[in-house]
This record gives sequence, C-alpha cells and structure tokens, in this order.
Amino acid sequence: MTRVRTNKPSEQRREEFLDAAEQLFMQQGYDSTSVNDLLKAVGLSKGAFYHHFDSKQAVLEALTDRMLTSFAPHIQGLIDDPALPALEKWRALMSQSNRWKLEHKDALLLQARAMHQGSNLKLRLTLTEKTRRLAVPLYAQLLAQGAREGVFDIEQPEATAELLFALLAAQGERITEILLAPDSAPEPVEACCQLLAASQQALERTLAAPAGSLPLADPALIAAWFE
Amino acid sequence: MTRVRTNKPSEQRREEFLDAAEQLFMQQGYDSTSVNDLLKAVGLSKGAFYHHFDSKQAVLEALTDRMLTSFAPHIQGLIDDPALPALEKWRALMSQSNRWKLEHKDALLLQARAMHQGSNLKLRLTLTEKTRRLAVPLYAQLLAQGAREGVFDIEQPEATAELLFALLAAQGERITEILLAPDSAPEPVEACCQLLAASQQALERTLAAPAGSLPLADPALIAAWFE
DNA sequence: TTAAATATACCGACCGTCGGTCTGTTTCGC
DNA sequence: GCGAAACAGACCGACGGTCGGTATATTTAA
Repeated sequence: MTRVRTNKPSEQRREEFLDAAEQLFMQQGYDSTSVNDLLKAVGLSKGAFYHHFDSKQAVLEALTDRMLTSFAPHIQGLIDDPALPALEKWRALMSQSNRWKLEHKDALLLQARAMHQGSNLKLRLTLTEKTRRLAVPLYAQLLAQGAREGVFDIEQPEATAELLFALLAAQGERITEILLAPDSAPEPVEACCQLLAASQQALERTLAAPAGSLPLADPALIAAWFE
Repeated sequence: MTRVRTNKPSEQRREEFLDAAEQLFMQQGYDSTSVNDLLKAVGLSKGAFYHHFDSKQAVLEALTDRMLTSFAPHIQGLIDDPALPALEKWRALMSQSNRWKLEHKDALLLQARAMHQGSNLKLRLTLTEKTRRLAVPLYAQLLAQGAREGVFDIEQPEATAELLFALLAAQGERITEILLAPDSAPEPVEACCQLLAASQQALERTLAAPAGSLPLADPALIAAWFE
C-alpha cells in the first residue's frame, strides 16, 4: 500500500505542517493534538515529520514564531518613526490594533476559547512569553521617547515597560474572561469598560501622563465586541 | 512476592502522596514525575494511588491547595483587623512576607529553580492562578479601606486590585529571573533595586498614595538575597 | 465471643496512546 | 545512474489510567 509520493522543498512542507498544527492546536489544544493527528492532517508519515522537525515542541516554537513575526516589522516601523511624537504613536498603536482585532473578531474569539482550554497551557505561555520579549523593548523605546518629550515622567523606561506589559496583559486576560463567559457578569459591557477605565488611569498615573492622553478603547468598540 | 500491608486512613495516605509529590515535583518537575515515581517514593501500588486520587492532575490540584491554604488565614486575619489603617496593613504585609521569605531563602531559591524548569509549567501556572484568586479579593479589601481613609484615590478597588496583583507578580518574576541568573546582569543587586523602585513608584502613583508610603523592600534586604 | 458480612485499602497485570527512533524505500537534481 | 534529500511505516519504551482481585479493618449478628 505505497502511497503516491510528491516530494516538496523543506520550507513548503514545514509550512504545511505548521498550517495543520495551527488549525488543530486551535481546535483541540496542543497537548490533545498528537503527532499522529498532524500526520493524518497533512497526509504524510512519521518519517516525514521527524525529517522536518526535531520534536513536537519544535512545532510549537516554529508556530509561535510564525504567529508573531508577521506583526513585528510594521509595529517596529511605527515605533521607529522619527517624526511622530510618543503620544501619537500610542494612539496609532491602539487604534490600529483595536481596528484589526475587531475585524478579526470571530477568529480571535475562537482562538481565545482554544487558548483557555487547559490542553493549551504550553502554547499560551510560549506565546505570551515571546510577545513579552518582543513588546517590552518597543514599549521601552516609546516610554523613553515620551520622557524625552516631557509627556512622561519616568526614571527607568525598561523596568516601567515590563510593568506596562504586565498591566496590559492582565487587563486583556480579564476582558477575555468576560468575553468568553458574558453571563458571568450581570453587565459585561459595563464591566469591561470599568476595567479599561481603571487600566487607563493606572497607566496614565504610572507614566505621569495627562489624564486622557493614553486611551485604550472607547465604549463603542467594547459594545461592538458583544455583537 | 506479596508485600506487607499496612492500611492507613485516607487522609494520612493522601498526605504521604502529597509529600512525595511536593518533593519530586520540586526536583524533577511535574511533567517529568511519573505516577510510578510517586508509587516508588511512597512504597505503594498503582491501585493505592488511584484509590486516593482520581488522576495525576488531581495531585497537582490538591498539592497547590495545600501550599496556599496554610498562609491564607493569617493574612485574612491581618486584612480584617478593624483597628489597623490600610497603610499599616500594607507595611505589615510586606515586612512579614519579606522576613519570612528571607528566612526560607534557600528553600525558596530551590523552589524557584524548580518552577522555571519547563516541565513545571502546569504547576507554576496553577499556583499563580490560585494565588491570584486568593490575593485579589484581599487586595481589593485593602484598597477599599485605603480609599475610605483617604490615603488612596481609586474608583474601582476590584479592577485596581487585579492590576496591583499583575504588577507585583511581574516584578516578582523579573527579580526571580535575576536571582536565578545573577550573571546575566552586570550589577544584579542594583538591577533588582531599580526594578523595586520602579514598581513602588508605579504602585503609589496608580493608587495616588503619597510617595514612599507603599514600601516594597529596602536595598539591604535585596543585598541579603545575593549572599 | 466470635464468625460472618461488609466496607475500605491496596495489589499489580494489563491496556491504549503517546513522542520518538530506526531501517529501508522512493524521488529528484546533477 | 548516483548520491542526497524526502519520505514510509514498523517498532520502541514510557506514560497515565483501568480492572479484577486480595488483604485488612470494622460492623453486625448469632
């Protein structure tokens, strides 16, 4: 029962495996997806898989890298823009990411649901850790610029950037929680808006920025997330 | 080759398994510790294990619960104290926890090393998540009291408590990172102190508390952590 | 007082699945 | 047509978990 062989270049096969992995991990979670599941999805054998990847863990690494590297250059470009003031950059960052997220609302909700599956701890943690390592230097750069411009009053951009990321991540977690279980709160939209307000205030106070200068998301956008 | 049987009450056996689990998880990590390892350590059989626990995961749950519940009552009592002002409670909380941590320095360093093993993701995440659920309401209580007393200016104690926890957790992570790899930074003590200063400032600004009113740890204590 | 009956603690062979290895075969550029 | 890359799939040991059965403790009743 020899099947038809169509050898392809490494790069291409890797992408096929990663595509299958992305889909399966999002459906069943990382732990619950066996290597055999991947093989079946791609239609290849164990030998093929271990020819292109060292381990199952390597797939996770490659996949998380792929998920992040698409965003990086664009954001890096925005942060590096020598013409834009820090506050403008922040607003651009937020509005762009808010718009993009809303456009991909359904896919993101599915992803969030998948990520909170318990069989996806590794994927989730790997992703947030890589996001952190990617985002913190950018935040630090933005904070330093703001401090130079006099709109922020902070002594240590790097340390503060870490806290900023932690704050935003925590806020995102809480909002996702409500989004995934809207019935847990009596007024989910209201709850999210309060969370956002608290985060924004904490943020602005921490950076000693003028109140209202670091918007996160307006209530209309939140409402749109609940259909 | 029937081995000698010594039946014991459930409670006691569970504790024996949990003791073994605690030790083994700290040495090899959760994933790398097999149920058979536990059996060997306790000197019992598979049947015995699955008589007392539903699954390996159940051991993790029970263990993390046990690790946390010992602290809870004491802290709860401190927070509930009707006589102490909020700022006093904060200082007491910090000094007590700092003192306790320093006293258990070696054990905590070992634990931190174990927790960052990669084969301990589940244990680590479960523990921090349970800590969060335990700590956030207490923080919220403290923040509300402070707001009532006029030393804090915050609108939403619950949301702010979440941010507070995230901030402290992130700071703890970064300091632990330096502590476990002191050679990564040129001046580890200095780096920790800067992190602490940034956190304290962020904290005080977020709560609109007077500068210096929410101390975290003094440089002498940090120095003590690096021998 | 003790023997039967029941409940609980425990044993260990066994099972399916998993990630990973190994030996061999096919494909393809040169 | 040759050598290397791409692939096939049988195989391996370890894992978490199950199951039928046994030993011990406790209650019940004669």
